[in-house]
Amino acid sequence: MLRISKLTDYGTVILVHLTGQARLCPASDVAADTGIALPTVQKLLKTLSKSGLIESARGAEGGYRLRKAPRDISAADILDALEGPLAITECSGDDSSCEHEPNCSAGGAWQQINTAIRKALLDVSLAEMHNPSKEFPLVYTVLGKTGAQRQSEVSGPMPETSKDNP
Amino acid sequence: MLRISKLTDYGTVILVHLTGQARLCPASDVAADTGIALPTVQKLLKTLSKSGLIESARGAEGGYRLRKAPRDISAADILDALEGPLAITECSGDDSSCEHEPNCSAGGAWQQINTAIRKALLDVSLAEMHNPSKEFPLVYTVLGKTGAQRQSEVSGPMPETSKDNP
DNA sequence: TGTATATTGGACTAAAATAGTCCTATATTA
DNA sequence: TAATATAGGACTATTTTAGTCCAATATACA
Repeated sequence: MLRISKLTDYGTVILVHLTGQARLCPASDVAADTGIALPTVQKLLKTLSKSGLIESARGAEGGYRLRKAPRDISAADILDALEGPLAITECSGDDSSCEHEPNCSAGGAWQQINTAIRKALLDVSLAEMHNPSKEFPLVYTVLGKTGAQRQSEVSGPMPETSKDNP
Repeated sequence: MLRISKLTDYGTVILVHLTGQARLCPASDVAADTGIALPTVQKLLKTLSKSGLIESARGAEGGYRLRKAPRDISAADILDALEGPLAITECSGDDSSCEHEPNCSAGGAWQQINTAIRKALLDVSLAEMHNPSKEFPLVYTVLGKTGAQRQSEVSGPMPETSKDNP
């Protein structure tokens, strides 16, 4: 199924949220603000930190923040971080290890598609995801909502948070 | 994980194989020729038949064949048939049922990506998959192989066939 | 220095999805 | 009528994904 994972979706929500923050954000705050369960938030933040998209600080006053400007982070970066290199089939990764590649009859076609997908992902930045109404009139009405309400309604049912979330 | 399923991959192999056949092909022949297990072949052929990409004939002398010319069948058609409508997130399907869509902050961006992916898929036809060397010089060397050998090496390890397949 | 806070690392479990298997009913031809 | 092949569908096994939890480590502050 050609679909990004739910965790990737959550990760995107988290990154979009961090876009609006200047200071270090503890996982507990991110969870409360996004409505995603704290353990899930922690898990994703760890992965994102490891991948270099965000930076972290341990201890009191610690937390996470974006390492680069939102417009310098593409959807491709996000997917690479959370799902690994894009490869819609075994045959279409950049570093394809498909042992049948030299003789593949369909692999070249999937490779072309893979390349197009990657380009599409590179063309969309976190900044655009954060401010979609600039680029995508179909969600223009989102401007009438408050920030917190927007995030809590982003991507289908959210996992239970560790805090009350009305 | 942004990846087509293994069954879709097999399904593609099967369609590519049917491209080279003029007559009705029984599932048993398709299985023998592609090296895919008969039950799996039967399962996929049923689905493909149901979706309208191929037509079937029951009974003695029965089998399956393409319903349209290979160049009129796109990768998008194949995916639609085997995986359902393309929707990389809940928010990006053509008939999105995401209840949060009116307030989605990232959905517009995913929608753009979804559209680009769909276009890439529409741009590649079964005919091109069948004759990749025309379009993709990187697999030019495939011409030195026999047809049967090519197919058996297409997409990673094949499931065991119900027949001997050296 | 001790404590509170927050990340890091990693293991484990539950749920969901995917792939594979098998059986019966139905249709068609010889 | 028998042989052949699809159609329908259920079930099982395996893999993947999402969720849960615990202990170790790092940092700031009193």
